[in-house]
Amino acid sequence: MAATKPRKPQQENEAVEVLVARLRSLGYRMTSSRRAVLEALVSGTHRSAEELADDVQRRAPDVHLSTIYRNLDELERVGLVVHSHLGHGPATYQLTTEAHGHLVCERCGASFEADRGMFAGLAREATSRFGFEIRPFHFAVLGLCEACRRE
Amino acid sequence: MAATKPRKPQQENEAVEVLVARLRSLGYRMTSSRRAVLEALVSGTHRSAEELADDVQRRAPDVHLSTIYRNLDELERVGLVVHSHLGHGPATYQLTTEAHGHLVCERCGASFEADRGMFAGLAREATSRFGFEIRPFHFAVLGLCEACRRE
DNA sequence: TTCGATGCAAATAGTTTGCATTCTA
DNA sequence: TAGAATGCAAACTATTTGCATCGAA
Repeated sequence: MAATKPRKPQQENEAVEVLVARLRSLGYRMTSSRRAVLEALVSGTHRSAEELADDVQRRAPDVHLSTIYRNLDELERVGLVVHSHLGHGPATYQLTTEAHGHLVCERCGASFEADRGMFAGLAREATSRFGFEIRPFHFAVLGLCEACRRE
Repeated sequence: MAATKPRKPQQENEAVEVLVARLRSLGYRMTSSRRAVLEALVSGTHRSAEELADDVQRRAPDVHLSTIYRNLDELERVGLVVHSHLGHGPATYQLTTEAHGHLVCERCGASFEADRGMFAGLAREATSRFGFEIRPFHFAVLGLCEACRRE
């Protein structure tokens, strides 16, 4: 029988340590709640505060949702985390290193990742017409996915 | 002295009557609240439910905010109205005939109108890569306006 | 031993819903 | 005069804040 996989792959542990070091260097204190939030963040993507709380509370049951929000705010303020709106529900949070655009089907909710290249034309137009620099990762671009278009 | 301008330009009255006729033909009843909502909608654009309520209540003081929301929902369901999210505040509502994309500065809130042409490249990419048809009017595209980029 | 971080409860913003009543068709 | 639409209050979702306490540095 194969050995069971470790709960936290080595890579994730390393990613957490990088974030911990970064926060320490900025003068933040490292509490067990904060560490749990970081661990939850590296273990997935596109997750709401509530989903992150579920994950965090598996590691540290007493961490309050408001603590999650406060930590996400601070992480966002120092540029380690960004949040996006993919639809009408709660915002989703991810590490800045994983930021990208989204195409979301307004009918079935299916989500597609859009890299910077897909926005090149819009970026050029926005700059030449308005001097505007787009950062197209915050709000999803809605539309209809292939399956829903056929119906 | 020149005569003062009429409160409701002829054009707006006509636009309201078109909407009224459309709703009647769909079997909806025409109440004074509903007519007031239509009048408010043709007299401006990009307005939140609360702003529309202020406008409506100038014409008909007892119309409740929930009635505004219910009417906007129905108008949206039959395709006469769309709403957009331009930032973290309330949604803004407009007649479908006035729908367009938005570029919104995430620093100062300045908003620029983006026509379908500006999204042509993204539309093409989305279709060819994912078979996805974008409808880029619902969420604004955030970024930095010319003035804020310089700071 | 200080003051940044937390837990908890309560407040907030925006929107939705239940229900008795009103008024259009 | 049936039932669509409304007014009002209350619920709801996502998020923020005040404050007393705790614990990392």
